Amino acid sequence: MSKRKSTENRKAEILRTALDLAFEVGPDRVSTGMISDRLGLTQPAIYKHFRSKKDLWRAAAETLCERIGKNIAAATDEPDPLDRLRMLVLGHLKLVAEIPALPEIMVMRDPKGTQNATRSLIQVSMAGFRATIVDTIEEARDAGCFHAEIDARDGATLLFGIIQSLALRLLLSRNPDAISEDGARLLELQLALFTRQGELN
Amino acid sequence: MSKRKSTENRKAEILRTALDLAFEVGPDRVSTGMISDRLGLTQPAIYKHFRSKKDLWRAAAETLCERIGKNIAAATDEPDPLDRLRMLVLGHLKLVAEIPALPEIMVMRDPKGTQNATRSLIQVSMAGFRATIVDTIEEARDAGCFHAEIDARDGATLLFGIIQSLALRLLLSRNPDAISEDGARLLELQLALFTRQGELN
DNA sequence: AACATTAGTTATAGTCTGATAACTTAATCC
DNA sequence: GGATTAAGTTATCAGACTATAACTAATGTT
Repeated sequence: MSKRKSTENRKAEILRTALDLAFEVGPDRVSTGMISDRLGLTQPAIYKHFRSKKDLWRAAAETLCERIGKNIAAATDEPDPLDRLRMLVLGHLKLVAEIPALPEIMVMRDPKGTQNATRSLIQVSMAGFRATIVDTIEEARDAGCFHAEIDARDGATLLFGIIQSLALRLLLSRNPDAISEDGARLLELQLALFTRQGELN
Repeated sequence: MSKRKSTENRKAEILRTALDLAFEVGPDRVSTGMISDRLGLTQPAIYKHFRSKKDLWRAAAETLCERIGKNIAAATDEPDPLDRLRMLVLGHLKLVAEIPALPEIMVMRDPKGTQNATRSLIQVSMAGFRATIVDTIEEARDAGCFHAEIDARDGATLLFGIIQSLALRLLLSRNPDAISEDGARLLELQLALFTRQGELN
């Protein structure tokens, strides 16, 4: 049955399965046994690839951080601050649609009191994401695209709210498909509201 | 040491402790042993008041739903739709500040696949909360307070985003105090943006 | 083809958790 | 004031989970 696979493949397979299960049953309910079952392996087999469960989540967090970072990097080239905001927010929503467990992993708690590993790794990435949005809003405001009265950090919180709102709905609806479409519409609405004179279209 | 207490008191004490712990360690990490330890009791003592852990969470959900419902009811008397929105959103934020575990319990998963009990109870309440906001936005729009182009459901999603954003920040900062203050400022910003001609202040 | 490496297995230890049974003792009720 | 009720105790079980040890077999290297 289950053929042997090389380390690299298996590791990626295990991580992908862990992320899938994290969305299905919740990140802290994912057990090594559940992962192995889905892959047609026995539970201790997981420990041939990861020294501990904590290690597994740390590896998963690293790939997530990489994706978050790539999304930020992809937007830096865009000269128009408004389009840059679009790329940042929609890019992140696309990432959430692909890995819907991300929001939950972000607020996941570690077994032991000091939750250093998984959680804070992603939180650092997300803090960077947020900082980029703040900077971009400031730039847009200075360029005269936005109301001068809008505080950049409050504006960022509102844009973040779109993401959060859709992430919550995803948790309830279990359907990652609609998220990008609705996200685009909500983002355009909010950006239009940010714009001077409230000219909608 | 630990005196005997009457049923009603103990039950309330247990529920309060469960909610406190839910914020501290996460809702699904709360064990009956943790609750009993904090109350100076033994673990099986919990089962003199609740037949099962599921039962305990159902009772907790009921009190939460009651609070959510009371917040909605308190706003119904307010004639001005804008002030009603303020009461709804700020009232809910106040509730979150008092019971900071609420957002997490909302998306909590039940041990057994069919997560009917706790989760859906609160979700029904929150759906009602959202519906009230949608209706109020429609009323405000029809009264000419808001841009005519604003879709009521999208507007509700943006207002919900404020709540979600602050709830997320609460999970990271662990500080329920700032939530109401920042919430009020963000809400006023969003409401001003909704207003015709973008007249801020 | 011989050997080393390593993915995978079975077996098992150890912990934590939810839950029950049997017993004890404090509060309440007539 | 004696009987009943119920809050709380100790003891214990069964299940799930992480993790390790010892063994087996497939892969890869020379």
